[in-house]
Amino acid sequence: MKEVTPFDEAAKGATIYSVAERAGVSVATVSRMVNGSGYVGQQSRSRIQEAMEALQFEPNGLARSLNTKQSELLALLLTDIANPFSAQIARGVQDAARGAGYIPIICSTDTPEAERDTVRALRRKRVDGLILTPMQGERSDENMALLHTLCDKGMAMVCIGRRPVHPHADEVSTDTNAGARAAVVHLAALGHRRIGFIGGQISRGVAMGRLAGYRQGLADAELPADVSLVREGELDEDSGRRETLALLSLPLPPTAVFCVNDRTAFGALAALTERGCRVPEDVSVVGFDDIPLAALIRPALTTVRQPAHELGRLAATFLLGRIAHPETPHQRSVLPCQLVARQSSGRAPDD
Amino acid sequence: MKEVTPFDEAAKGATIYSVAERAGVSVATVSRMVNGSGYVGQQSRSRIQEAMEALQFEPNGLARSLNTKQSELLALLLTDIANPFSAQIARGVQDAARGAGYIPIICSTDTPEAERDTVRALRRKRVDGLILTPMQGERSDENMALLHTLCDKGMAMVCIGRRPVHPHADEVSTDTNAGARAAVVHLAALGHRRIGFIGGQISRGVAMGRLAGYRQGLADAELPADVSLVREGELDEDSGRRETLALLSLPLPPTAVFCVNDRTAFGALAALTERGCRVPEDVSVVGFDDIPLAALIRPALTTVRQPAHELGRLAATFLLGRIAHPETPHQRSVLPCQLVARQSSGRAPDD
DNA sequence: CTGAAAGCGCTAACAC
DNA sequence: GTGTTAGCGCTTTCAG
Repeated sequence: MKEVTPFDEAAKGATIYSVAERAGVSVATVSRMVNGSGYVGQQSRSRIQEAMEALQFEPNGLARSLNTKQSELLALLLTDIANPFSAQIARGVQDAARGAGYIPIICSTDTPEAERDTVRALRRKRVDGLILTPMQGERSDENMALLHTLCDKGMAMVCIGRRPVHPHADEVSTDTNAGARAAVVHLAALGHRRIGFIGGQISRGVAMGRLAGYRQGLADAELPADVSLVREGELDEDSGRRETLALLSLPLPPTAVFCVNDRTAFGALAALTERGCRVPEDVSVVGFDDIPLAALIRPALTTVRQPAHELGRLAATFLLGRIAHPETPHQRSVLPCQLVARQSSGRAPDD
Repeated sequence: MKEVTPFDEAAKGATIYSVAERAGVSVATVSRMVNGSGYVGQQSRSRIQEAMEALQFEPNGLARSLNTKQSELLALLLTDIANPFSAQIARGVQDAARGAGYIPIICSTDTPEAERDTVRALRRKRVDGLILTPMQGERSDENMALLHTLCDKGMAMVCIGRRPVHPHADEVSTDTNAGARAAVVHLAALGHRRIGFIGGQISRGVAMGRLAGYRQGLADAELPADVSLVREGELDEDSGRRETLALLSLPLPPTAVFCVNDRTAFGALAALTERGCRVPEDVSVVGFDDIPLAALIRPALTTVRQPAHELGRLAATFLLGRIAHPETPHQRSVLPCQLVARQSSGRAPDD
């Protein structure tokens, strides 16, 4: 009733047994051939080859992983796939992973609960490693502990642009501090003296480094740091628009705004247009990230480029390295950012 | 030398055996408890609970899947994660999948070779189902055959916005035809008589339905179909910019352009600004998709909204249904699109 | 170079 | 309710 009929075999996928039988060799030999481990004689070789093709054999990775304790799966935890910056990172990770025969699972985990569940699920799937991305916003302590424990248990991990959760976890980031500083110096060089900052939640995550850079830039240019010019917000377009409007209604509004990321800068541009301000004649805007659209919007956005693709690629490389050699000492790399001056920044209006 | 020391056990993860031993029951009982299958007495129940927590037991999904022949993995094949529209679909898929305990693997496969390799790898991982997305551009016949074969072998599959590869594969799409038609009718109602179309590769994929809708819209409005107003291109900003410039240099340029997607429309907007054309006073622009940025760019983009999130959600729902009941007859659903009139479309200039 | 046999960690009958 | 016994499909000693 439940025998494996030839039909079923063809339909549901051949096993290593069926291949071995057809080729007239033992499963061990087939296994050796598939994995390229050990020697296989020429005769067996070609007969197995033939059998595999005839049966359209595709080895069962589940069974394989059960033995080898390597799933050849690695996970990338994103807070938001919809963010083009994250998407670039994902591509980088994927490119590096694919080269090594690994396949990345991309998860976007907006809430701490989703993150917790996802991490659990990934652990059950025995993924070989985890890449954690920035902009994680508010992570619950519980999750930090969970990740820490995982690391303790030997799970390979690398953090992109955020403090590592564990001494064993690797780290890759960009020098956003220097990038932000360069942006402010650029604006100052154009004659701006009142430069606003629109950030994400400043106390944590991404915004912090950029705010620090902003302050340093101000100091470099010997400009006073006016706290009323610093606005806290989210990381999206809406927030950029809102905070810009707030800045604009100041008694002495800034002539330039530096935004925590490009999406925020787009919002700023929208707000400025609404209020009838010309960019860059009346107000200059500088973003951060250099997402693809930044170059295409009019006016084209001056921004600080982060090598997102490279960030992802490097993270995956670190991770694969650590998977192969778990005892690798802590790895860390910080990539430079680069100011890309386009149309949205110009000379300060002389008032 | 290689014994499992208590340390290792704690470190590398407990097995169902260690839990059973600690709780003083058989593995079968633990298994029953973990899976909620069969009855487990109150006493055993609490002792197992205790043991699981003490050992931080996380069942090995690999072993589980090997038995059940269900990996609880499903894959989403995207051509480009960087496309916000795809990202939305991904979120929809993820939301639906997560609810059912499935975890989606998102792969962006730009080239046919990458697609082939990815599909192979996914098959080895024994994913339970595949979701194929639109904009697949030129897929090699070889890959079509591969997918077809997979379907034959019983792999669950659903296609989003593209012709299914197999009678067994489900289908979910949006009524882009009607959407495009509505866009053109909208423009005609504003008095436009020369309406351009900027498409992707028209002979295949996405562009086709929209072009057809465009033509129908023209017919509805009793406007002539001028072939010189139809431009073929890619699906990105650059292409939109290029083709718009081409349209603008026509002896009798259009007063409105309908773009195959929002990214193209952004390019069109950029081109128009470069040439000193005001939008919508001189030229109106309508996009397609309604990606988040469309509302925020200035002028805000008039566009046709596709329910991307819902598309993904529904696709995942279909897929999960088919996984649960492989013999389900072919499912198919087409979701409506909706015209969202914003600032980029306005009355035709009276010349 | 090749085969036999013992698992990997879990589930699924089938007894008790 | 609970234990026993086979496997799932592959890898991996260990003998030839």
